[in-house]
Amino acid sequence: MGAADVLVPHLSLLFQSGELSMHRYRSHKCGELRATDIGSEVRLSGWCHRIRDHGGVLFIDLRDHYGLTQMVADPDSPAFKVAETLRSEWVVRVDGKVRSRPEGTENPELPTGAVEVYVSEIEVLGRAAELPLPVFGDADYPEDIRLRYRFLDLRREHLHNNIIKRGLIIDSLRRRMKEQGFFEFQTPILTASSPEGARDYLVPSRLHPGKFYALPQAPQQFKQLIMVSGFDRYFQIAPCFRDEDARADRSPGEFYQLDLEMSFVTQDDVFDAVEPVIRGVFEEFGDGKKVTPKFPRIPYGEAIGKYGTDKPDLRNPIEMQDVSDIFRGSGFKIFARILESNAKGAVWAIPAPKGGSRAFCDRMNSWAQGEGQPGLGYIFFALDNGATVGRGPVANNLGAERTEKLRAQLGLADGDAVFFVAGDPQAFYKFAGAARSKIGEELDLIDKDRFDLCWIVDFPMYEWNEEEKKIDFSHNPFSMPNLPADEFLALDSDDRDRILALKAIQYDIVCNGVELSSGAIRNHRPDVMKKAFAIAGYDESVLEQKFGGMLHALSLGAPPHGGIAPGIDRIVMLLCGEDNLREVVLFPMNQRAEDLMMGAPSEATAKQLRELHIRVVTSGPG
RNA sequence: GGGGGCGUAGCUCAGUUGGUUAGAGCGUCGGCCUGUCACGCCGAAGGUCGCGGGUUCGAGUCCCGUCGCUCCCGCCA
Repeated sequence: MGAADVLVPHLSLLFQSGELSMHRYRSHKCGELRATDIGSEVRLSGWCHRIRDHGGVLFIDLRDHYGLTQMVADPDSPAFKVAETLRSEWVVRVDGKVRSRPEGTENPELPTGAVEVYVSEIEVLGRAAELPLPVFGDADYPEDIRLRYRFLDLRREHLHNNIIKRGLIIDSLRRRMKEQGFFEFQTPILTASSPEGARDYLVPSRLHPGKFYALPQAPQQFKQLIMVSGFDRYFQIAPCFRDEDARADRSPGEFYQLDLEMSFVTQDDVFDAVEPVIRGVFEEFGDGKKVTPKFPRIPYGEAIGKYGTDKPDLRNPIEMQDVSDIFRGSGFKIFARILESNAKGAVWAIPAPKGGSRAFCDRMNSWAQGEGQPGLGYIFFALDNGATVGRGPVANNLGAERTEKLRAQLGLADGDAVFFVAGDPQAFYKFAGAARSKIGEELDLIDKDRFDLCWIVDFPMYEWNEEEKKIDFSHNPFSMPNLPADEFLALDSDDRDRILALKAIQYDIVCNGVELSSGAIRNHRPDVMKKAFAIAGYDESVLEQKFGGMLHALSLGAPPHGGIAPGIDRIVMLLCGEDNLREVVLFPMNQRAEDLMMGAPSEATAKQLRELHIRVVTSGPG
């Protein structure tokens, strides 16, 4: 005990005197009080979460960010009169004494449920008018109201927790990145328009009439320049802006990526760096759901063939197979004719384990018709006199022998079914993938308690643009072709088959059918870059004009480098178990890219427009 | 830009074949209530049936248009 202690009265005496020492708003947080605090005088501030007025005794659940504490007032309390006037969501400061709840009235659901605060004084800090959206409870409300009153929605437990979780996930990503030697950078928000990819958001320049900045679609060129600048390992929680239409898993306008780039690396090095980070956050925040221990690598072509998509949900065990050989020349004329008449024609089988009933098969068939397809052929297998036989029109026409061969190839048994799609795979693979998903859902084959992650690799470098009859980049033009440089440089630009078969060193991470990120080993050689653009029909002047800065940088000593950019919003969405990004974004825009709360976008004043050398033209009819 | 779904009280929803004064629950407001925690009981207010037009003796209901929200296609690392 020091001498000073003698001069200081006991704390509880100080509190009782109602002055000095007590903080203006609170001595404790609302989630803090426990049985060990019984007897102490406390001050809490928060929102009136729920009020239960029994006439003679009044309960107020006081809420702040940290939790709930039950306040009690009765007619003996000087604060009783004020307490009776309180309404939901008023913000108050409450003084009182912590006491234990009477025997049998404890609330085990609440961390503070053993105690309550007997109110001695109430100060109203902020009144609330009638609420357009209740904070108490978890009833569904229309999205436009939720968005307009986002701050109320954010007070609710569900969204509040999602946003906290988002912050924790980002903390964890940052920590994991730094632990691996990545260094965080900030790149410009006002930058130059990048001619490929999505539509840009443009910002008019005041100083340069008729010129515009663009918001970055991603810091792609900057991160490559950071590598050229010799920094070796870059990362950033990067805002990205794209003026494209929204989807449930695609925010309009803006979103965040864990953007990263590394020098002197191969694809394996990138995978080795990124996989533990992604797996780590899924394990840390996945509520115990199983996470893929080692992400399988699935070539793009294999993914299309087995799953009908380059973002497969691997929780769905169904794998499709090409069964063209079984149908070629068979009695099932529709398919036989397709195979005969079209060199690219194929028949794919989609097994449906335990889907072997006519009712289910007919239901799938109607579903397919609803999807604009002629139908969905099927065979279902049943026991007949101890033998497993195929049923349905396809089986009847195909014949027992071929049906049995099919059954054996697909490993099906009685009680199972198989569906068929036929035609040019390029045209039907998306539908086949949709059917695979539908079958998986309908038959409840998808284990919801898993995060199944994988790498999709070997994306095609180019694709055929049927409309313009030319070769296009299939993804971004900065990827390195997966071919030794001298072989690539020697390619004949007219050798379409060889060029369309080229792979890029490009990869995606996919989780439960959601594309989480995509990346590549970059093309760091100007000569290869020029050739790559030439193949896509861009001559050197275009390249110079659009990517001149980048090209120069690559010509002045650029290290081989590569990276990837996992989408933060989507990771958080999966980890929060949400199927809509708006549930994990603090202040999201609606599907039409409007901020209903802030009123964005909005008109500019005449003065602003004049300064920006902009005239607004409203388009007339047509 | 295109297609689907939805739109009835602040919210969730019911509303029969087109037929009298459009209902319920929750919320709000008022009253009662001393142990609740989805408190309870009684009562009240609250409606341009999204909007506009049409058909009809009569429209929440049928038709056309339009607006809003949402999901999808197109688009999109």
